[in-house]
Amino acid sequence: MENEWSYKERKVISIGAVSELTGLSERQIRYYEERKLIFPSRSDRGNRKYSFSDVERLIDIANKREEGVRTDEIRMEYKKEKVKEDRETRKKMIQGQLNARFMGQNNGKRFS
Amino acid sequence: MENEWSYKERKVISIGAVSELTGLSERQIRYYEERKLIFPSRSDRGNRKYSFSDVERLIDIANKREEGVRTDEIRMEYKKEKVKEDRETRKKMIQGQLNARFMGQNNGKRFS
DNA sequence: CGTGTAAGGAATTCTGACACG
DNA sequence: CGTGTAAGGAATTCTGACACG
Repeated sequence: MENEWSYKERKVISIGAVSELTGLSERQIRYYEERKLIFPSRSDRGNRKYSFSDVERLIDIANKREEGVRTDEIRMEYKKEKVKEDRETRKKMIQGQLNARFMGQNNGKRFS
Repeated sequence: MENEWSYKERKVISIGAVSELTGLSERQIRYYEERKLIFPSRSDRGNRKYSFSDVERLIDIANKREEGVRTDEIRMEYKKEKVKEDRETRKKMIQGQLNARFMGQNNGKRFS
């Protein structure tokens, strides 16, 4: 499970390959980065590196652009999604801590 | 599930990135291809493209080489593994067909 | 705003070969 | 056998800019 995740998030794809995968021009891909829609990492020499996750986002961006959505609107949408995700992540982390505490009690491992 | 598969098998990583990922020199990576241990695909222009799966195999190769195993021995090992896998795949396919036939009967959808 | 293009340079990749062993 | 290296060329990628709209 951890493993599948790394394949999807690992930034190893060059812009040329991303261009083929998405059908977008390199110019477009770089521009979406300039507009803060996508965040590739850089290799030692400075070449952009993308993940499969980035590729999927670019395809999503392409679809929205076709519908006439502006880049700043797309950015807003992603921002909202991120806020929502973060809220859920926090929720789960708190649940995790509570669970850990109860399990501790069941095991009679409380300190005080 | 299909999806996770494609991330792992999709050949999109350039030799430079593979070199960083595996710690092997490009020379070594190309040589292992020459010895039929690894099978990258090629981009339009002829650049080698590797999958995460290929990267894992290269790491495995590197480990074996460190143990002093020769490339032709490594090739043999992979060949044996492949034969075994193919046998199991065939087995599963036959099972699948049988299951499909029985389900057909249960649905009363036989022709003759 | 979003995208194309020409520009010049730097890094990438490719192949075939020589080297050592 | 396995790997390093120098060689020369072709394709890749990068940035900043001008263009159109």
